[in-house]
Amino acid sequence: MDKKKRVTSYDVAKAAGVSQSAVSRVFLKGRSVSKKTREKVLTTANELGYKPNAIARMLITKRSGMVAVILSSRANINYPEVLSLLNKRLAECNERVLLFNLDDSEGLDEILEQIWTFQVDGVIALAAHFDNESIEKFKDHNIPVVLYNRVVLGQTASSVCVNHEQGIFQLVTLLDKQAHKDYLVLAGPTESDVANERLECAIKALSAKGHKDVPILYGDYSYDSGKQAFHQWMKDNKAPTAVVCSNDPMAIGVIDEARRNWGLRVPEDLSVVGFDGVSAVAWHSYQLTTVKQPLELMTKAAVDILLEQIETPDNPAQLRVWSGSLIEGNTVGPANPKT
Amino acid sequence: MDKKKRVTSYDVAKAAGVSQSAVSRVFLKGRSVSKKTREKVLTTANELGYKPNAIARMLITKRSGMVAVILSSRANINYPEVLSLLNKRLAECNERVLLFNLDDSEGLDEILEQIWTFQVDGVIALAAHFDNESIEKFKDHNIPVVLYNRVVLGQTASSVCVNHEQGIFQLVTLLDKQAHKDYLVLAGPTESDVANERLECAIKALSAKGHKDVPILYGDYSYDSGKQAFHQWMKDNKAPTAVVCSNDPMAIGVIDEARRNWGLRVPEDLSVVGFDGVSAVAWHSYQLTTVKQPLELMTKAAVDILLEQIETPDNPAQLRVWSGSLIEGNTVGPANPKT
DNA sequence: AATACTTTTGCATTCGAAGTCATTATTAAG
DNA sequence: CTTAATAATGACTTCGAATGCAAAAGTATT
Repeated sequence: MDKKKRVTSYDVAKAAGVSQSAVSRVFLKGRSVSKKTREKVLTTANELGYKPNAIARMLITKRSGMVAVILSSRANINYPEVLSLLNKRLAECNERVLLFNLDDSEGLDEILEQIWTFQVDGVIALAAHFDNESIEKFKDHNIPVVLYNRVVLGQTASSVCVNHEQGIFQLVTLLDKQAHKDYLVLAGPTESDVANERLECAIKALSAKGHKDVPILYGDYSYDSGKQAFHQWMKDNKAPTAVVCSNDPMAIGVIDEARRNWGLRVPEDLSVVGFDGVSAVAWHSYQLTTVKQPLELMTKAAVDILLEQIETPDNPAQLRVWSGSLIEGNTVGPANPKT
Repeated sequence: MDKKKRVTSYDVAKAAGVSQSAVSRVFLKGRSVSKKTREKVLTTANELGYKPNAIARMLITKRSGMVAVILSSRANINYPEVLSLLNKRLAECNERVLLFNLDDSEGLDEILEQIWTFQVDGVIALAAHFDNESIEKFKDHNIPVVLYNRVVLGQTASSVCVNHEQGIFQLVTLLDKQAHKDYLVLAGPTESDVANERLECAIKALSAKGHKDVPILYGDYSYDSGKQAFHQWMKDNKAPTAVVCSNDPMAIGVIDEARRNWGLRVPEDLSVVGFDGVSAVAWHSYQLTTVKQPLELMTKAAVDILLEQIETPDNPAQLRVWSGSLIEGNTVGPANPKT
């Protein structure tokens, strides 16, 4: 009385006095079935509690109805929200999310193995730092990929991105208007492509405003690393008047460290900007000035592009870039160097 | 040259000069294959790029290797971390996470439909408020379920929980030691079973210390709702000296509101405690006193129990409860009523 | 009422691996 | 060297739904 009691299309067919094909067709849209048999099948299916077996369907149709979503948990605090939005959007299109965590425990190779065997229809990769080699593998296996917030150089895979350059430029411009001279850049982990890009953009933007040779600190995107990096700097150097951080938690770490341990007021003595616009930024004592990513648009686009690639694999890869929107919080003020 | 080029076990068999069964056995552990054929098969499989098709395997073995994880995004800020831990642990046991979001968009019924058709091996439900009826349905379909942080009355499904009663009792005891008299309880959404349980525990614990008829405010677990609830209260009433909140973000909302708009110092004028021990609590300006859930243990147990139920479905359901650990932050101080 | 045309239907096959069982190769024991 | 026991192998069937195709039923036209 265990698993074998599952009702199959044959059972329904027999009970309804029709063929298995008929049952199958009833549960598929756009197949020609007479109203009479449709009803007959539907009622007996209901009585028996029949539900089509998705596995069997996958095997014959070669569509699994599953999309692999690969994420590296630490990389970006937005990911829970992104994941939820992606899931919702995919569900609307009848695709399910099969989750993969690209962390220390499971290497990329293991994950790729799994992805091949599970015959997923497509892959959405959240800023996991794929080498181009891995992306090529997806091509070999005919599995469409959409990269989320990752810049491709070879442009073999589609991707959706926030415009880091534009966003960071806005932030730097804001700071520059306040006549800041002593900058500090707090970059993310060097293994992360996104982090590196943000760093470059910051340097470029500052440079464009005439601020060359701005010192660079490195963190790992976490709150603690922001605190620590700023602490290290302050031990041996004089305070900057503005810190450009590669994400929000680090920025908040800097603010806390500055306020608590170095007697710096934000924004009076020190201006700090972040990036991403995570929801915690709204928490009151911070009111961080940052750039918010349009997550809804980006996730929707990621799904749309992926489905398009699934339907018509020959379509060329595409890149869609969104501008982030500046959120003027309360962490930027006029330059006020402490001598 | 599209999908049909997938290499099957037959292709490998032919190329290696053995039978399909042989190939199959090579990729299964514990089957008797001679070393010679194993190597032969393995090398040709490698050459051809053969990967076993998980879908076909699922169909015949009736094990999908997938576990459905159902979560409601808003309910608890811990969930991203829980999800990541569950995924990691399940991956170690060769199970994949198929994700379901129980939100406004997709109703429970749709999700259940999906779960039946996908033939998942089991389900982990994160505090989604299931009625007992739904749990019965899982029983009917022979799909083991483990509930995460949800109390079952009928006890037909296994569950892992943090001990709300004990945790909240610790917090209340801490406050009571500081001679607080004017309490406020900030409860979570009334639809949430967990929220209701936490509320009850708070009432009970306060009552045990001799504080009856403590006023109750309601929020929706979000930061904003905490702010707002406290704001509403303060408009018409005198300030309490202690607020017991049902989760951390609301507690932080209360703190911000109290500090910013009502000139209350925390912890000097107002003591606030939360619940959950989310990582953001470490952020410096807060240092919230709270109770932390042992997520690693709980997620590990959830997976272990689920797998056990999958292997031996006749085992009885079990309940495992963990004590949370008190985190003494800096938001609890001696009672200091403002007259 | 006979013809042509469209819609329904069922049969048989397919997807790709795994399990059953009988057969053969290999090793161990006598 | 024979017999008994074990290990390895392949032919065939199975899982459950989808689909091409041909036959059957239904509809429209004259």
